[in-house]
Amino acid sequence: MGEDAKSLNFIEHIIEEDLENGYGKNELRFRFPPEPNGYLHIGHASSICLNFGLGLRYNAPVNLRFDDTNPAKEEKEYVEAIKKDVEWLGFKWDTERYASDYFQQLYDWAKQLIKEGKAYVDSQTSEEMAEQKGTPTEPGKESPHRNRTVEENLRLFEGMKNGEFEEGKHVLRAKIDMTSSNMLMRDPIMYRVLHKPHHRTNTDWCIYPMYDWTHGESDYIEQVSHSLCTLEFLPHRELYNWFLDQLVATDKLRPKQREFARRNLSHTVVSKRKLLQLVESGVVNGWDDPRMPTISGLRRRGYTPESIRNFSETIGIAKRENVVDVSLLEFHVREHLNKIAPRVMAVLNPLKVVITNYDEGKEEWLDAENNPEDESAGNRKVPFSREIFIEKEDFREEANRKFFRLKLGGEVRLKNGYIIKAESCTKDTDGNITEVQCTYDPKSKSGSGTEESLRKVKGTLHWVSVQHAIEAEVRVYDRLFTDATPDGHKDKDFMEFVNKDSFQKVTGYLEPSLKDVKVGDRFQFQRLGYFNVDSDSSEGNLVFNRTVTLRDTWAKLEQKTKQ
RNA sequence: UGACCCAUGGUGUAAUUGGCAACACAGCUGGUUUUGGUCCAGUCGUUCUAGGUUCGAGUCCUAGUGGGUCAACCA
Repeated sequence: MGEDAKSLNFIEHIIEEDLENGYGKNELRFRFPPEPNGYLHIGHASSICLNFGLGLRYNAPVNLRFDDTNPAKEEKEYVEAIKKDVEWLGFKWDTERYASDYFQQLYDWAKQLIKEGKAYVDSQTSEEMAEQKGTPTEPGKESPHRNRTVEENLRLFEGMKNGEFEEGKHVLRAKIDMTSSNMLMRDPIMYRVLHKPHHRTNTDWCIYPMYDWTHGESDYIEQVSHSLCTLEFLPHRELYNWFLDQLVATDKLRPKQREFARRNLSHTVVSKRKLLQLVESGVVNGWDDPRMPTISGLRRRGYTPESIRNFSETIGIAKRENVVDVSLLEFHVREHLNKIAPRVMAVLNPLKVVITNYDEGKEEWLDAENNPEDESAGNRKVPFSREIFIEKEDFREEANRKFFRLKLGGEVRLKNGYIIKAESCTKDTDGNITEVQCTYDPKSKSGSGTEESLRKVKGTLHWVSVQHAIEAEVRVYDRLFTDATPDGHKDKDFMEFVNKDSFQKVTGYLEPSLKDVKVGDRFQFQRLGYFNVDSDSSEGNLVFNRTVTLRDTWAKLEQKTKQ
């Protein structure tokens, strides 16, 4: 297919090079390593698509590995949510792993390092150690405990493991180089004492390994060939390699860490901490609020896995700072939904139209195409009657020729129905238009083939029969932030840019074919946008979310003339 | 006053590894259309700067400029 014609990203170049230099194709293996301390977001989606995409491309296994070395922050609830998200995106992992599966092996290796004089127990406070650590421009100083005997180190480390010491009393450190220009090489901590139950190992352990000691070794145990992470781990690579140097057997594959830039999305924030802040401050209603850039939020909003995968593919992967415009994400969801979403008619801001020359009590069921992009989608019937709703914005008493919609004395096509002409309108005491009286041309019925039905009128409106309409709650969402880079301002907090109009609840009037929709069903409300059925929906109480609007060149035109 | 990473249209990514700067989005102009949607066509660049190597540099070298990362018992 066109797959091979596609240009390679820098990670793929590295892999191709490794393949040329002796890696066997069956040696390739990847992993996606989330920490189960929060929900996955669109940035993770890029990493998921990268790792699992590589697996697909090279027919290599990809493990799902939970990086669960900190029991203070990690929970089972997150494990389940993460698995659901990865599956929903459409990927299958080879095996489900946990860093905690390797606690014993890691512990044994740590003892080995102690015996080889490459690790020691330090018994200072974290403040003391921080002081000795130096700064990026000054070297650090060695700990007074650095040269404890192997026996003492072993004894203390075992004591740590057996719960003989309280938290903070001792740590195990790698003995590397306190003068290194890389702060991470200044005798990094490998283990700390933590008297906390772990979501998998419960109270088996009183010591927990740190990230740097765990990650590379887990890659090694799983024989991951390419361990891909974000740019901030670049300085960790030296340490990653140092730890591997102490253990790797020559007949086994040695994992390689490579770093890529995390993807940022405009008009939102992509950081667990900030997303948590949005949740806890009540700005949004939870991690799966349809305005959240979490996978669960996007799913609830009506995004499709395909659209997110295509988005990830399009933005690619590189090493420079970036802010991807959210309009690219919106493009991909429109592109996909345009192909698959059935068209229906719904009015969100109703204005009653009475067709004065249409018989009272009469109704007709008109033919309507379900999807002009997909002939196999078939047709349905929509009821027409004397009184219909149209959108308030679709009528003006008078307007210039650029306004293609209904105006007094003007004609417009009712989608799938007749051509109508506005004759008059009535207003309330405040001057608001409350009703429009129209006449219709009985010979102009859509699809009837008559000369009148073929007449070209500039505007076509969606509508819904008043007596047949069903009501639904419609949640109209917009971007969560008013600024393209809410967290990119040094002097301002990102919370200042929250869009107060990002959510609006309205009552919609829908054509009756929508009576039996199911949670998750996606539709195009014609001329308005794409909507899906929210999980809050229940029998007789429909709730829809607006996924995204249609492209709206009219709105742009209006915007321009206002300025 | 250190080490390391990065720099290509408004945005994101490419460029057969030194050989005509390409693709997508956004914007703008038109055309088609019973969705102001879709679709189609056109349009928008001194590859951060200055030197150098070379027949030829986005790509290699040197210097500079700008941005980022690094001092958690977090990952």
